[in-house]
Amino acid sequence: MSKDKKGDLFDLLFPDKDIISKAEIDRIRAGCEIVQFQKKDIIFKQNTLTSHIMFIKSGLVKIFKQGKNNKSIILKIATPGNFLGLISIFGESTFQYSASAIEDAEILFIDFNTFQSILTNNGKYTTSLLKKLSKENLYVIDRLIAQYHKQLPGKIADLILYFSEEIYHSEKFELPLTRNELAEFAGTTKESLIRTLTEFKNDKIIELEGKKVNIRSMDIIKTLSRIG
Amino acid sequence: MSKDKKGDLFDLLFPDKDIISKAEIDRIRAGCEIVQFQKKDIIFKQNTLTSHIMFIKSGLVKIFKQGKNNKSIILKIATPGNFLGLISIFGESTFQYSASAIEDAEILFIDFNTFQSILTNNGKYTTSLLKKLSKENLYVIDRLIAQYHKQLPGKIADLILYFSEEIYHSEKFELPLTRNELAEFAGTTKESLIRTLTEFKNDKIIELEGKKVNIRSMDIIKTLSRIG
DNA sequence: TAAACATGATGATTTACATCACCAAAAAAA
DNA sequence: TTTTTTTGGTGATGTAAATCATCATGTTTA
Repeated sequence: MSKDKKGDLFDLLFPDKDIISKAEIDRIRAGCEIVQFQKKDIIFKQNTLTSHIMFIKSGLVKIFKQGKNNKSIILKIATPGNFLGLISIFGESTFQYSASAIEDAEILFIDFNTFQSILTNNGKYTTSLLKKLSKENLYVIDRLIAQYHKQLPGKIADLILYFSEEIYHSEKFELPLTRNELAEFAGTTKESLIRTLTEFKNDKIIELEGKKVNIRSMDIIKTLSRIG
Repeated sequence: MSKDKKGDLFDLLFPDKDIISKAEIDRIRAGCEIVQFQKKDIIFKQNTLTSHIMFIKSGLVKIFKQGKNNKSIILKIATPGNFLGLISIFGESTFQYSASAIEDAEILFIDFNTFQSILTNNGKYTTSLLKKLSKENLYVIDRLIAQYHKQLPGKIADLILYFSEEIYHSEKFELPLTRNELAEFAGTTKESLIRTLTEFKNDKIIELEGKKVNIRSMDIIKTLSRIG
């Protein structure tokens, strides 16, 4: 890891230099470590004790809740520049969700006590974190509510919009998940997901070839998302 | 409002005196106001600008999201000793949900700038708030996930457990909501809710007379909640 | 390289629950 | 009071999507 890269990483971690001091950043820097994860590796597992503060340097991470009959539901895809598992770390003593790398990923592990001591001493930074966390949670709650009473076309339209707008910022992208995972994310079953995607394809709303998606009519997708 | 009562209220607002100073409490006290709401009064409305920090002194408050076809979903029942709308206040500029009193309620309105300045100056208190908010959000997210793939008996068992354990701390209580509201809370329709409650009654799992509930077999309720 | 397993895809069948229609009782408004 | 509106309740019907079954293709792993 070169020095330059470490600089970049800390710019990502603390984008607003006005609310955190050089000394504080150095304390974090001294007690942290970058860990490499490969595609499909588990980063943390539901019900295990929380320990470090984690921050995504690179790679996509899926956050999911595992149910009994080995069915999971995916809550979100976390992207570089975001913390992992913060809500569990602050809210409980164990992780409430699991996290796994959906592509090779680098995660920064920060010593919890160091981080905590900065929080208690720096109200400005803590307030900014409070705001960031609130925004993230609002988003998760809204997605769950939306899924709850939308039917299939609306759910799948939301799914496509999520990847297009939140992850890849493009109308053309490659899905990073299997059909089964996509179903777990959209709140349906593999079969229903496949059928709906196929309908979208037949109706020329999207081009679809394996995992490659190209949105042909963003209007229709947005309408489907809106009317549910 | 007697002085004694105001003392009680601030004990409720700041239960841990070690993390907040007398001076800070006095600043809050100077810039706050208690507002009375009657049953069914709206306390704040979805999509309106956030302004004050609100804290429940007495009364139950329902937090709900209003959909298009004048259907709502109830996210939670907020109880005395808790803040209202914090996630919206920190996460967005407008309220993401609506709140209304389901019984006569007293709400403490705290000046936002005063509160914010205490947060930025007192990292300990902000950290404690971060933890409280995380716990609350985890609970809301968990309820939504649970509802999502439980079927009716599990949903209604959860509903009964919620009132019994979270609100009234008793196996015998009076429902504070109409059947329609209960359905909005459980994630179903009025008809399905009524049918399921009637089944529970016929199966002697609960006694039910109007809004009066008495849980006869907590075991079965918990089993139904668990198996979904 | 074959065997074992995971993934993608379609068709047929089942079902849980929403929706619709209606009425009685209670509460609110006139 | 009477009228109107809201709430609680039940039966009949429709349907969206889960489930089940099966197979082709792709990917690990032995």
